[in-house]
Amino acid sequence: MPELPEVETTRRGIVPLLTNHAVERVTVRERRLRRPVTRNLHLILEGQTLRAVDRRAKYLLLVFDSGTLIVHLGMTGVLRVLSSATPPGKHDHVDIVFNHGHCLRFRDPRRFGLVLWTAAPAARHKLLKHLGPEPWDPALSADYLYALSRGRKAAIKNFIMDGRVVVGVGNIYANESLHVAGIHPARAAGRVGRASAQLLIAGIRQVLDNAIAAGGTTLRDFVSADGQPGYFTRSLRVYARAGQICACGRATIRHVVIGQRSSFYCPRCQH
DNA sequence: CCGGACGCCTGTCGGC
DNA sequence: TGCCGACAGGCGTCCG
Repeated sequence: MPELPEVETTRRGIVPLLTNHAVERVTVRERRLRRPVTRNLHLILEGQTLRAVDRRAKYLLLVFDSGTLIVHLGMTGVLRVLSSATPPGKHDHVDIVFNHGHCLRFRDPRRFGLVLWTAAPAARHKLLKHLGPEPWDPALSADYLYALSRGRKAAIKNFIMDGRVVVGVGNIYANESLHVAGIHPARAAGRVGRASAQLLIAGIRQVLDNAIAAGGTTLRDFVSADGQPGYFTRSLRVYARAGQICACGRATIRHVVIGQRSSFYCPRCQH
């Protein structure tokens, strides 16, 4: 489900409600996620105060005094802040109840998500240490993207979805960014020039900024920490719009499969 | 090193 | 109405 804008929207919803509050109780109903939830999480978290909620790529980092709880939403994960009295549903796997009566609840029907404790700085965790730059990091420059993509035969869409290249760009926003930049998603990464690389970076930033401002995209089940859907869905230019007229008014949006993922583009706008 | 396929899970939807 | 396959926002791993 969630790409960077949905994770960031979730983060922003949690921060004002839970920061500087202490954990009173932790309930883990299902440990079998992509990797097993850290054992005895209640012994680690109970009594600790949440100091900050950070984000790296699509990982949420709940920073406590003695370490960090790393949360990944996978495809269907949702983190919500609810009253601790709200009864749990079928796929509500983890509850973290704070001493002011609020409960941070992790729901994830497909269980591709993660809830992992690390005592060391999260950036050094195995899952995070090889990640590429954030989309707004100045290190993500046209020169960087151009140099990294030379000789690469993979489709540019797959290339920008590779977290070692740049983080946070999933299937929806890869499609959208390529449309903004006028680049065909199946084009070999190595055949994208420097000027197009610059347009692509600008496109990624513009699309992600706008999606965050709209509270993310809701296709099926995304809701933010307060239960609101994202409103970027109506701003999508190509994603899930096969057969519709592109905003250019001169062509119909096409659907193809690239790297086993649904891909959408305008044959008139993207080359 | 690179690229492509696969698997992990459950829910939903469309076609027959 | 029911069944069955395809598909879904991620990503680590395996194989050639």
